[in-house]
Amino acid sequence: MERRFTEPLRERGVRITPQRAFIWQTLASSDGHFTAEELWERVREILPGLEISTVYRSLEALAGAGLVVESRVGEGPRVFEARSAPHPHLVCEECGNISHLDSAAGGRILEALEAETEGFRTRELHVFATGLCAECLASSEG
Amino acid sequence: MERRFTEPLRERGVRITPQRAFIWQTLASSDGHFTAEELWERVREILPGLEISTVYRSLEALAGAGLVVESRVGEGPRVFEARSAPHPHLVCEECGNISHLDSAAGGRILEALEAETEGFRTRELHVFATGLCAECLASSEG
DNA sequence: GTACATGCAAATGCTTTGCATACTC
DNA sequence: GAGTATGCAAAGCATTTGCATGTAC
Repeated sequence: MERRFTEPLRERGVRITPQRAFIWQTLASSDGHFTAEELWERVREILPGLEISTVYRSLEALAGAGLVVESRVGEGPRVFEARSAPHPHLVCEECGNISHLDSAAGGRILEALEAETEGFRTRELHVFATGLCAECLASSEG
Repeated sequence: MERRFTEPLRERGVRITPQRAFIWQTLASSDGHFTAEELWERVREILPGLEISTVYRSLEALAGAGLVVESRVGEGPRVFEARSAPHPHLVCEECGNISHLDSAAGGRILEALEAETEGFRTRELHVFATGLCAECLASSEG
């Protein structure tokens, strides 16, 4: 296990276990979004006895430490990702793919929202659009 | 049943049943957000035999006709509301209250998002912030 | 009369929880 | 050694589905 995958946990007081470390490694090595089940499948290749309840509990610990954020984008189960600058998600209704805007674009939108929410103390912003991604759009119009 | 609660269903080809009409009436008479269970409780006062599965199926019909939109804001079950101009939701983590920005403010944010999502054909935009509402903020800071 | 919606009951899918054991600090 | 995380099994909650009956058109 590379140190860059354990250090963030130690820094934030998250007890380091193989389960947590590999789950964090999976999330931190990708800019993608994973369901608990997807993480379970991946990490089980390394830790065969891993339980999905442990995945949920690990994600809770990582989210509590601010390393991971969860979202409910459209239908289906929650997705988890390594925390980065807030960014809007684009969810394709056809293929289910989740992409995200770059954080500059995201930042402009989020600033606009912040400016409107006086009186409310925002802790977390969630922005997503559902629709058709470029690929599915092309093939449906093809 | 007032005509203004049945006419929108007829216009859109949604078969009118007492269950659907009263569910729609509940949603259309309020600018609030309801879970399926909340709607069930309210409408059961008028239609005592109402099943929650019927609530879900009615909401699906109303949503399919474009009269109702559903959102997953934060934790907990989905909420449903009568469709109006798209607007961001503000969800208080403390008291659970869901408020929304007025549609002018919402529109500006949503336009900003639209402008960034080229290539993606947006069908539905979802924007919500979780945090503390003014009331809970005041009482927590005493 | 035909097609569709409802009630009822059971099943599903995702997520959480209790408890004994194992591990981290 | 003390406190916490894990595996395992079971429960929980929100939501969906199958089927017979009832209702809207």
